[in-house]
Amino acid sequence: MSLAPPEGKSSTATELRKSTHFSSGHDARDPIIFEIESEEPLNLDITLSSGQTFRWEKEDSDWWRGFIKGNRVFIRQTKTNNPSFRLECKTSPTIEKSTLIEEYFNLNKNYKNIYSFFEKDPILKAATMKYRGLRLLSQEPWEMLISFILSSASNIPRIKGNIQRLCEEFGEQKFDVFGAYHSFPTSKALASASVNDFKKLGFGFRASYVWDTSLKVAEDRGYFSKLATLSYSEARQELCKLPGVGEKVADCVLLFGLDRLESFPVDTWIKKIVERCYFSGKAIPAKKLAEFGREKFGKYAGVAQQYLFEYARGMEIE
DNA sequence: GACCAGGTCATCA
DNA sequence: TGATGACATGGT
Repeated sequence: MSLAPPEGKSSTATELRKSTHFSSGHDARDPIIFEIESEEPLNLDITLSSGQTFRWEKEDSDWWRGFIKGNRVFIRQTKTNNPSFRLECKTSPTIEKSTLIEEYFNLNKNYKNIYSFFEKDPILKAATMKYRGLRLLSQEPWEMLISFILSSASNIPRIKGNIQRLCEEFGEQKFDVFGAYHSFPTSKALASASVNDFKKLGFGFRASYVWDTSLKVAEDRGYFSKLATLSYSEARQELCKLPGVGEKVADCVLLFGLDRLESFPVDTWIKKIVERCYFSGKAIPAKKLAEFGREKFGKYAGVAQQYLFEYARGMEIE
């Protein structure tokens, strides 16, 4: 399978060859193997543990278990770039796997151009060297909205736990060849719950935000389709009308759920590293830092943010 | 048993 | 505008 590069995207013509076993008797439990020839790297481990997504878990056997567009997916990387990388994927047999994987991991986005743009900046250059292959994922905006409302003054292990309990309690139970699982709950399902239900899940002060926002989105059919037609700043303004959504959460929804790479979410990690590396340690209000990021990194601000986020966290751990 | 966490919101100067 | 504190509670 050869994918022609859409306009403005990869010029390296990402080749996506599938070696499938779709002959009669194929079982979804057998992996589909994607051999992808590309100069543009993917590092699955870094990408799936990077804090932009909260429902992937790595199993003992190197397989990641998670969800793409509501489908349970198992995926692992058995070969890193040089010159190609290989992904193995297991999911429901009815799914068009190559499209699913390609879109979710943005395999056609031109990271080569992005990396060469980052070369000019010493901090990003270092971050790129360390986390090469980290990619932004295309996720569901509704899931991003609730996930990042829950991220307020929290930490990643806790956010993951909150989301898992939310799915188990209010998500639809589904079955595939691997067994039962719960989908991410709809806005309608959450609007029918109560603030107290969410407090029982350990949401704390975020409980009312989740409920109020679910109610508003459930009442507004096509909320995200409408959002997608707006400009970045209009969409951001609209999102900020939702309870529990400020500029940071809005930027995360736009970046991770609506592919708006011009957004630059500023959290505690970004604040720390940007102040330290670009403002000599001087304290700067988050609003100004977001403007700075958008201006400095332009159409790649969101990618820059994700690399800086990882870089800042990595520095803390070392 | 502190301390802190991918913020938001209301209030005040 | 910009600074400050309350908001709840689990993870370390």
